[in-house]
Amino acid sequence: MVKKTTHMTVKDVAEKAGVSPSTVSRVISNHPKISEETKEKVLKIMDELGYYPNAIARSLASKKTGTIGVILPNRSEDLLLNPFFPEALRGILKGAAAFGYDVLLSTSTEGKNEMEIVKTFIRSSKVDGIVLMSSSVGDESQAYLNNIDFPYSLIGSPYDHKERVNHVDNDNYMAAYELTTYLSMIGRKRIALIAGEIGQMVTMKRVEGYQKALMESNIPYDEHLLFTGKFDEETGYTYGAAILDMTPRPDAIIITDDLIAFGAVKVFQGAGVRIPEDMAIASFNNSILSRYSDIPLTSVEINSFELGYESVNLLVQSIDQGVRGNKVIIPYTIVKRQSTEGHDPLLPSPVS
Amino acid sequence: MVKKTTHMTVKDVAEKAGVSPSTVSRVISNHPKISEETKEKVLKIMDELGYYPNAIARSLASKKTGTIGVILPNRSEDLLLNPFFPEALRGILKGAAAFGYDVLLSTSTEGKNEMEIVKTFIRSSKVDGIVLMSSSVGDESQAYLNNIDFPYSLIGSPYDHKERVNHVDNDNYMAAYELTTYLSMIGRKRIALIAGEIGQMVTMKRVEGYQKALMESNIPYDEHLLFTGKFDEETGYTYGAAILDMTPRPDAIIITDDLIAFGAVKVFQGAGVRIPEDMAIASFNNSILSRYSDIPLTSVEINSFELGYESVNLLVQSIDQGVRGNKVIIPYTIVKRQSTEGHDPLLPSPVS
DNA sequence: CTGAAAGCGCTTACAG
DNA sequence: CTGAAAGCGCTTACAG
Repeated sequence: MVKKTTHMTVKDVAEKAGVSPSTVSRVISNHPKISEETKEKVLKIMDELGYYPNAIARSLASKKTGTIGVILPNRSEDLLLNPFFPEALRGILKGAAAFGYDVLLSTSTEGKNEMEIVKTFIRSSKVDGIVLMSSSVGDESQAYLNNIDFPYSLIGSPYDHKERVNHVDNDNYMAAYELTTYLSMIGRKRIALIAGEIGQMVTMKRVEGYQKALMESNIPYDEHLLFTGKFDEETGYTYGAAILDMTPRPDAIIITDDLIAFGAVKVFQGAGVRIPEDMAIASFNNSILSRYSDIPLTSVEINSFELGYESVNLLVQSIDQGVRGNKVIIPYTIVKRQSTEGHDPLLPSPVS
Repeated sequence: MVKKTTHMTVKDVAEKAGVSPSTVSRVISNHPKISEETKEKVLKIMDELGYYPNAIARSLASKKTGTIGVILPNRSEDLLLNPFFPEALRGILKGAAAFGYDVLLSTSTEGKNEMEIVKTFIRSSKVDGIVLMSSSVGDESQAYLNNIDFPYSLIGSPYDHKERVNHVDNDNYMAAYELTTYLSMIGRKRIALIAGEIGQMVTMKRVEGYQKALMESNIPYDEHLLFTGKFDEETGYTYGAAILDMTPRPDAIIITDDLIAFGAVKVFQGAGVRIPEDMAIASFNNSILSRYSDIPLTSVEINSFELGYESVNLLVQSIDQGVRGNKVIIPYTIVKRQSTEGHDPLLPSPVS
C-alpha cells in the first residue's frame, strides 16, 4: 500500500517552475496568450510532479462545472424494462464525452418529484446544464427552467414555449400517420390505438397522427378504439383483452411501445387469434424485444441513441452560446415484420 | 422571464439572522451542538431568502463531494443490449438516493481505457468513492484503487487482493454447478458451455462450477465443448453453428448470457433442431428476453438490481468508516422454462 | 453554544 | 505575455 500522495497544487507547480500561480492556471486552461516556452516548461513540471487540477476548485472559481445533469423519469420501471432509456443514455454519454462534459445522473428518490431534483442540481451549482429525458403536458421542470432561463435541452417536444426550448424529437405525428396509413393500405378497416401515458407529449402527437390518417383513409375515428395506460406489459394485457371482446372486433392495433405490444400479443395468442391474419399489430421503439419475439413485431425505429446524442449537442450550444429554441428532428424508420406482414414463422425473421 | 436571482450566500443569511457565517454553516450541516433556538432562526431566514448551499464550495472546504463515480464498461454495446447494466444501474441509483449521494457516470470515450477514467475522477476530486461495474482478470482499475487505497466497491469478484476489496456478487461457481447438474439430471450427456469474455471473473467462476459438476456427474470434461466469445448475439450464432456441426453433437448447452443464447437458438431453429428435445439450452441473467422469446429460456436470475444497490451500500461504508474487504453474496435463482423443460408452446409460458 | 480567522485550490480582472 | 491580489462560498480547528 502506497501512501496517498499529498495533492499537488498550482502553487507547488508554480514554485517549481519559477512562475506565478496565475501562469500555471493559464496553462491548465490552455489560455491563448501564453508563450510556448513557459507553457512547455510548466507542462513538464506538472507532469513530473504528477499534478492534476482540482475540478472542484476550478468550478468554484470559474463558475463552470463541466458537468451536465441528466434527469431520468422517476418511475423506475421505465429505466428497467424499456430499452429506450439505456439506449438514449448511451447516446447522452457518448455526446458528453465528445463535448468534454461529465454526466451527473438524477437519483431516483421515491417522494421527490422531478422538479425538485432539477432545482437541487441547479441550486447546489453542480451542473452547467440539464437534459430532460421526457416531456409531459404541464411539465413543471420545463416551466421552472424556462422561468430561470437555465440552459437545458429536452428529448421530446416541449409542451409550451416551443420557441424557447432546445429539443430533439422524432416526428411522432408523421410516424403515427404513416403507420396508420400503412395498416389501412394493407386492408385494415378498424384500427385501434393503445398508447402509453396520455399526459406525455409523445402520446399526444401520435394520437393526432393516427386520427389524421384515419380521416384521410376514410375510416371514421372511434374514440372507443383509443386506449391509454402505462408503458408496461400490463397495459397490453388489459386493453388487449378489452379489444378481444369488442364486436365488431378491430383488425389492427397500433401500440406506442413494444413492451405494451407484448402484453397484447400474449392475450391474442392465448385466445387463438391469428397475427397478423385476424389482428395486425404495429408498435414503436423497435426494441430488441420486437425482433426476438415469438411473432416478430412491426415497429418504428426511433433512433434513441441519436436522440440522446443530439440532446447533448443542443445543450452544449445552449451553455456555451446561450442558444435557445433550437430544434432537431431525428428520422424514424418503420421496420415491417411478421406482425403486420405475415410470413412463414420457420424462416429466419428479417433482420434489419 | 425572471432575472436569475443573484445567489444568496452564507454571509447574507448570517447578516440577516444576526449570527456568524460559522453558525449558518453549522446549521446547514446539522451540527449537533447548536441551540435549537438559533437553528430555528437561521432555518427561517434561509427559507425566506430562498437560500440553498453551494455544493461546490462545500466540497472544496470539506473535501467531501457527496458524489459517487460509477464506471460503466467502456464497450458500449453492453449498455445497449444487455439488460444487466440498466438494471444494476437502477439499483445503484436507488442506493445512492437512499444514502444521500449523487451519481457521476463515466462517459464512454473511445480511446480512454477504464483506468484513465477512474484516475480522472479521483484526481480531479469529483467523487468520494467509485463503483466498478465489472471485474476482469488483471484489472488495472482495481490495482490502481487498491494501491492508492481509495474507497470503492466492485460488482463481481476481485481478481486479486480479495481480502481488501469490497465486492458484491452472486455465487457464480455454484450457479453454474447447479445448472450443469440439473442438465445432467434430466439426462443430458454432452453438455457444452458458451461463455462471454474469458477474461471476466464471472466467466472463470462459471467455467469452474461447470467443470466441477461434470466431474461429479461422471461426464468427462471435454475442452472442445468450451467456447468463449463476447456478450453478443454473434457469439451465439458462431458457436451455435460450430456445435451444430459436431459429431457426436452435444445435447445441451449452458450459455452465460441470454443474448448469446438467442443467437444460438436461432441457429438451431433454422437447422430444424428441436429445443429442448435435441438440444437443451440454459442461460444466465433471466432478462426480459428470456421470457418473451419464441422458446422461453431457462435462465439464472442474478438479481442485478440488488447487486447494484448493495454495491452502493458497501461503498458508503467504505467511505464513511474506512471499511475494506467486505463481501456480499446476492442469491440467484434458476428459472426453469421451455428450453430445458419443454412444454406445449401454445400454452402461455410460465411467468416467474 | 458561538465567532473570528484562515484556508480549501483554483481563476480572473487589473495592471504592467 | 505575466504577476499580485482578491475572491469563488463554504468549513473547521481554535479559542472562548
